[in-house]
Amino acid sequence: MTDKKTIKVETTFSGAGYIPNLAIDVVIFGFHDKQLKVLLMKYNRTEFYALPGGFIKNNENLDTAAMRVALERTGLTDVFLEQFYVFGDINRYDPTPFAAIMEANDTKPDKDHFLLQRFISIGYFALVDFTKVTPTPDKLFDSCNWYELNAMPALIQDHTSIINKALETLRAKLDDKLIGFNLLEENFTMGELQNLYETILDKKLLRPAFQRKILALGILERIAKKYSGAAHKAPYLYRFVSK
Amino acid sequence: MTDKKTIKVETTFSGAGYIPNLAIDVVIFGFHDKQLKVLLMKYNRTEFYALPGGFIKNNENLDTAAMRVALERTGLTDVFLEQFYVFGDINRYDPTPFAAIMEANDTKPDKDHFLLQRFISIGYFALVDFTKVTPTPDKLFDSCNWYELNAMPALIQDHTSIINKALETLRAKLDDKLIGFNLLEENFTMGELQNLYETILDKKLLRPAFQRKILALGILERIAKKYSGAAHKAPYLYRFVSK
DNA sequence: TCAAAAGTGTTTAGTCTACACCCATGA
DNA sequence: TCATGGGTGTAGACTAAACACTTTTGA
Repeated sequence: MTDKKTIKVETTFSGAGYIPNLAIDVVIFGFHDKQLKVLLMKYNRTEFYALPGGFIKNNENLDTAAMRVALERTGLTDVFLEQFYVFGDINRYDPTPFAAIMEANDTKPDKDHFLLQRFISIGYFALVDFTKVTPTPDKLFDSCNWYELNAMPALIQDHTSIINKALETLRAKLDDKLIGFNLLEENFTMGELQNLYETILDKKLLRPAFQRKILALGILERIAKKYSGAAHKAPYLYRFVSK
Repeated sequence: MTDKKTIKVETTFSGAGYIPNLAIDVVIFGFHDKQLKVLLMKYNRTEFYALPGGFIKNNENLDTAAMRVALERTGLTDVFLEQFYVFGDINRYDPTPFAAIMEANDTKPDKDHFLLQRFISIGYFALVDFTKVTPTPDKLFDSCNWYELNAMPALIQDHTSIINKALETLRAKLDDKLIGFNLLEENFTMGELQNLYETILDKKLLRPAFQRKILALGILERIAKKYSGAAHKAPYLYRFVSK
């Protein structure tokens, strides 16, 4: 993961080979303990928290760059990824955190350094199976960890509003597109799926209605019963099957 | 409109003062004669047709840049504008049209000229009142005209698929957001609105159902009757009122 | 046999579809 | 008074909400 070739932000990073003024930020959502979580990075020797992000190589597709960022932080290939908005106000980009980060890592950047310019950022969100993720920092980061949405540290720049916009998009697309399954393990119970929906939409749903609505979509396959050892009827396990 | 300060693409254009590798393309939709139309430009002394587009000034908000492009081509301020997708594949950008355009205008660009680099393009769509628009070319263009969606010339690069994606987004948002009104004049009849919906969605709708659905939204104000001189009941004029 | 959670049935209310009907208008 | 298009009424079909009931599980 910390292979030198894949490190995208180094304090000695000059920006050569990358498109200037353009960044990618990826909101990586996971679901665990009935909570929706996002992956956040903390820069070395600072209190700056940020979304996983990166830049676009001169010869790289946009989606490939986003996938690369997701891979670097989660260890997962083949992640569900979707572009959702571009953040391009002039005043969104404040160079002072980056200047401070570089100084904390003993680098003195020029005033016109690649990283201190204005950046326009393309927002992607990723939906991943929490249990399969290995949160992975690299040289520039003290940590890479999951945070509950309502227990996040302050983030640099407009990253908090990027997360909010991502969540808004996720909510809107949850119903017409069938993307929720990407947040669960391969096999799951109807209760787990309902939990996920309730968490994302932040409201209670009626169990019978939910069960019928989801099954009526005809995209779930009933696998087997899941005996948890608890003293109640064992729920069925389902698996997503696309046609 | 052809004030030198606002010309964004000139054959002598060096790119100075603009963000490199990043463009904006605006799909400007109008509605006329029961047809949905888009505004297209034709480059001087070539057969290259393209979407209205432009670049982002170093100190300009993304939305402002899109609004500027729309203003330059339509003469309208305060246009309904929405960002819908970023087109960022490496192979989407083919420099040969731009090289040919510059040569047709007696300019010989370097191989590493601003305009011949890879571009990532941020797609916006605009909904305008057809009757208020003055299609406006500038020095670089022979023409700026409305085209019906199914009678468009071949477009450079991936502009055709940008239009398709814009149309897709427009269809999807027509129902939940109430953006269709932007394509009509201030006062309109229910029949005109239904025509618009039928054209965009490309299917017939039932008149009674449509009337009730729209009125149930509670966002229309009934103004007066519109006497057209035809031998039938005069329809009401409505006006959009936001709460 | 009991509590808890899963799954299914059923009644009701609400919404949508399709068609019918009535209204206003100018020839 | 007739044809035309606009507006509303309404029966039936379909769908969703709310609640009840049954089933399965381990203690």
